Amino acid sequence: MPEVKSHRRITIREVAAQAGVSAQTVSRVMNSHPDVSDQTRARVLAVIAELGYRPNGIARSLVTRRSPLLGVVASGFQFFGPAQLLTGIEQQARELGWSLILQVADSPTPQAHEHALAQLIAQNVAGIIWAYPELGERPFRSHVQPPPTVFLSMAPQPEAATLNVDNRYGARLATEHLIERGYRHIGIITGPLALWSSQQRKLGWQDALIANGRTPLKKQVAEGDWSAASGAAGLRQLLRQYPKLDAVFVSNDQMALGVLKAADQLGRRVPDDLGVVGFDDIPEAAFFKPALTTVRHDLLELGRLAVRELHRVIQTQQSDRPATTTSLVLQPQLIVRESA
Amino acid sequence: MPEVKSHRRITIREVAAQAGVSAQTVSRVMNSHPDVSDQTRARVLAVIAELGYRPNGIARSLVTRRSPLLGVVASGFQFFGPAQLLTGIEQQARELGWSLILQVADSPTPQAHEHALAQLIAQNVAGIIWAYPELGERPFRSHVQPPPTVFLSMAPQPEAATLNVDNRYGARLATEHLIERGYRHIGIITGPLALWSSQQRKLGWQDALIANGRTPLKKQVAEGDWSAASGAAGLRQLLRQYPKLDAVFVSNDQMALGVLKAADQLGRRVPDDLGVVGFDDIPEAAFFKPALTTVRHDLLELGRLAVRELHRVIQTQQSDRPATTTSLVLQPQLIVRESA
DNA sequence: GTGAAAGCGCTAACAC
DNA sequence: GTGTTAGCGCTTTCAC
Repeated sequence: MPEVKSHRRITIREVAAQAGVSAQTVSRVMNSHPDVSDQTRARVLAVIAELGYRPNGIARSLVTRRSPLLGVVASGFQFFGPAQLLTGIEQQARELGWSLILQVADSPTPQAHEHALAQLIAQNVAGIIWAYPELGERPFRSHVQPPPTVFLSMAPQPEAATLNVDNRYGARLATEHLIERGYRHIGIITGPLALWSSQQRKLGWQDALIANGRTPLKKQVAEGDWSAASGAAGLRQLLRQYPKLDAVFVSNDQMALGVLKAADQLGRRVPDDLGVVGFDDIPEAAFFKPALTTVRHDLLELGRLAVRELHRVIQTQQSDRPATTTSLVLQPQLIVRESA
Repeated sequence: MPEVKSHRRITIREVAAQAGVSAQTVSRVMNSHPDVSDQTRARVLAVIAELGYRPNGIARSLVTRRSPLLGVVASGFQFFGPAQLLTGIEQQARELGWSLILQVADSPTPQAHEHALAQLIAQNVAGIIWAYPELGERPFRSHVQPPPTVFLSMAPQPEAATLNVDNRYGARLATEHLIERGYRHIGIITGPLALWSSQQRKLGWQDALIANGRTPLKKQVAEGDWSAASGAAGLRQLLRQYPKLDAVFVSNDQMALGVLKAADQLGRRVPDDLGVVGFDDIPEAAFFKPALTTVRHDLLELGRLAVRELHRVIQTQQSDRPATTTSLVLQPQLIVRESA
């Protein structure tokens, strides 16, 4: 017979028995409660170490009705933005002592959102960061009160904190830069227009044109899906629709790479024949040929901010003080390189 | 630990009272137990919907000693590989009904690993996917038996499933391609050599050289950190150390982008003066100038496989059958484009 | 088919 | 300072 490892987990009572104290005292030691004599504490700690006791967080959560878990609902970690956001969220969460439970909603259906939310509620998460950037209704049914929630990269939600990068302003910066450089016929390749951020970037492009006495036309617009392939396709489409085109604002850097490639294949020199400005400032952007002029935003910091804000909301709620909702917008910055 | 009060929620007893049945009957309905009359079931379901009852997963976990949570320990989601892996893991987990609790260990210290593990154990995770690719000892102290674990992208672990892409074979493919194309002096830019996968890719490069009667020399090697910047720096270093260099195997595509850029700046034409082969086949690789020849591996599938394997281990353990450890290696594939 | 009792591992509240 | 009691919300066991 092979050796059977029946490692039942050590419970607080076993520790208590071994140390000759009550379970309550062990609990006090675990929770750094002051009312324990140094002597007792030392003995209990010794037994804990000896037995390898690990408190059962589930049992603790059940009785305290608290949980060290934050829910994150997001999608598209293959892309730079969401990955960066998640990284920032995780960093700040860890620093504040929270763990993350991750729900990816890769279809935009209400059912998928309901499902994600239900999973999080079932796990008693203390709060939620909702970073599913699809447009549309607030994703929650309100007949059950959800945990405190912060929304990220979404249209501002009523009565809830919504943190964002100022996409509209960033796009305007990019487009104005093209105008300043003397380009006359400026198109745009957007992200999926179902996304709030894509729409905002498109609006920023429009703002810049209008502010400079130009009329944005439909033929100056192509919709992409964030991929380099769609950027290349977008440029071809634009050139077909609008042969005078001499510059593009491209809504992310991956698509801009596709534009650079397509321009090359079509014999258009960048920046001489075609100005290109991207968005994101991915680490690779400086290594494109030519190096990409683009808009930098600090998504890592945005993720960190979201956690801090959620932390604040949770604590406010705990102390029964009135809730205040902060909505915040981060300013992006133009990074001038060689592509315009 | 920051923790927070949940909201008052409907309990199973309230549903039971309202439906005029016992709590157990409600429990049976929730768990699709057969021994409930259709009539009772219907009435209970109606009350559940009416009250918006959500079962408390924490309480359920406490009594069943099971949890719908899988732990994932990883790092570096800004990079293509880890992000892709996470995406695959999440997809398959969701399809099998698991949720994910995420622990990022961004420092390679034993303390960080202990901490991550402790968090997961405290939450009673059913299993763990350990995808922290640093070399070194098995990260667990064994004095407490950890949950079932599958290791990803790591050196094979004794008595545990370890899933991997065959990095060594992939690198060999890449290097042999360079040899076939007639390049004579082939260097390598590695990833961080503290990582198992980086070392394997280096070994593959050596294999190819040796199999073709050449001796890999130290001056043919530069170590990068996966970033495009380090790729560019790596090429410069290589050219300094080894001026005859006429080709490089670059251990990931981002660094290859840096190499392409640096080659351009140094006036070396790719592929004529310098052959370049990358690794990963990121979606952007086809849009580099020139389009990058590289090695494709299916990290999405690797992540999915890891979850299925973990699922299997968990079920085996539950049914008290003997544990078998499958270790698996996925074969990568050469994608020939224009850079060699 | 359904219900009553017991208890998962922990901590809040109160006793001493 | 420390112990005792009760119970978080659910499922398991075993009645009936």
